[in-house]
Amino acid sequence: MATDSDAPLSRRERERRTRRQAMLRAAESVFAEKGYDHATLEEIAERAEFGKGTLYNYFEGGKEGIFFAVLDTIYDELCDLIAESVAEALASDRVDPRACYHTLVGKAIDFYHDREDLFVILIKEAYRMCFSHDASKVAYFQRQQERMVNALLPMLQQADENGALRDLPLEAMAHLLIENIDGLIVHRAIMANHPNRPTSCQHQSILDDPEKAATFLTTMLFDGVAAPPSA
Amino acid sequence: MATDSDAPLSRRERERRTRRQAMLRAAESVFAEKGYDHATLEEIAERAEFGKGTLYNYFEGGKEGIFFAVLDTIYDELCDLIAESVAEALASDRVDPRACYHTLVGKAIDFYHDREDLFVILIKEAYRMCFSHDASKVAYFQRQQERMVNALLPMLQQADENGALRDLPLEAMAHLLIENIDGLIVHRAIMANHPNRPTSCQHQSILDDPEKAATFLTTMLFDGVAAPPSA
DNA sequence: TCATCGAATGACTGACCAGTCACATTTTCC
DNA sequence: GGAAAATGTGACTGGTCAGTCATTCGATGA
Repeated sequence: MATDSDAPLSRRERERRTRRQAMLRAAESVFAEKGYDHATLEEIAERAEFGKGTLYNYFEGGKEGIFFAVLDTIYDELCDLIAESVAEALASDRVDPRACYHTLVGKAIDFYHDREDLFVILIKEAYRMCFSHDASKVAYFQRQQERMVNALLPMLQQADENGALRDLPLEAMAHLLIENIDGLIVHRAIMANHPNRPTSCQHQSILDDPEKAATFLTTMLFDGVAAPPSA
Repeated sequence: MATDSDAPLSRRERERRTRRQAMLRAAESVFAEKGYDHATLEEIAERAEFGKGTLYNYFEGGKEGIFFAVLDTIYDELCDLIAESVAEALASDRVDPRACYHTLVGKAIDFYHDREDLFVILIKEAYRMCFSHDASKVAYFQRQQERMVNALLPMLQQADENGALRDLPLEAMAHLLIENIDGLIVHRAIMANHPNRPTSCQHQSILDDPEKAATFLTTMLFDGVAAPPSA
């Protein structure tokens, strides 16, 4: 989505984009599997069924250029995901932040299942990048993070106006909410890959079932770990 | 702490340990700065003021062996941190989980200031490792994560018996609480390194001041994002 | 049919580095 | 003092890979 622009394109140009897409998909899978450092252009080229030199005709900036092109697509998709949930929520008369977040968590889990590669790249490389000594990389990461926060913010603002939220800075809340989605997915992924560890059944099932996982996280973050006063 | 065993050691052995410590400290700084892949044994050796070959006389398993030795010290320290806070909390008549967590967050922030290198290594490499295709690496990460959870668990169990906690699996709670400490510290670190971004003053100050940051996170996680019913 | 030109290619270069091992240096102990 | 053991060392080897560019390929149009 959003790859082809509106103007009618020449066959030449259409083919060029198709080939670029193929290279991006190949890069995604190699970066996810090997991580940035161990991914080789040779292998990306091979999976895309092109010669290594050809990659340089499609991406500026060599290996790093390809990597950031991949990151761009990831963040675009994540922002779309958030924006979608927020738009739905804002469409109703009275924003229900719990429901909105619950939906978002569900969508994020689905996204992970559909495009595991993309998520793995994010986890493997994003945190590393934000401690890089290269300021431009850090800035890139901050900018993307901010995009996600800004996508979620309108919903929180609306909910806040309705008095539905605790009086704490909304930006920090947004960060916390987004961060915990990542955390949940990482946790689920680890459990799924290695289900052999002894752990309580209750804990297991809560994280296995996407629906329950979303409910769990939503409850934890909106209502807190502490017992409700009535109990 | 806990490096020297109880038995009286020969001068030989004491000197050997001192040298090993020096190598570990050098490795810490290089791994933190460059990340695992770009760290070179040459540089570690240089900072420790030894020849590269000497490292092999002190660590089995070459580069990877040194790396895991560093990771071990990190997790040891983190577990000690948690265990300390938990022991304090359990010593009182009635466990106050909020206070305990607040203390723990404060300690974690202090730890980050004292030994930034160690934390950066953890952030840069741990998540990456838990998606490695090498099962033994994943298992290592899980084991260490579990150690931390188990260190926190007794406090939660006690609080739960006192009816202070919501009826949700304690293990999952423990994970969430620990994970969010990491998240907070990463967030603070990014803000500190790049304070130039436009952001609300309220948000900024909450994360700048360790005390406020700890209070913020504790409130969020224990009492939830949602407004209290009375408001 | 052939000339032209943009695109694809992969062998090659230069740089990097983990791990080894033959040799150098220091310590121990008689 | 000196032999023997322990320890330190860094040049070297073998392997990897990003990026380059001279060459090849194939599409287009005359």
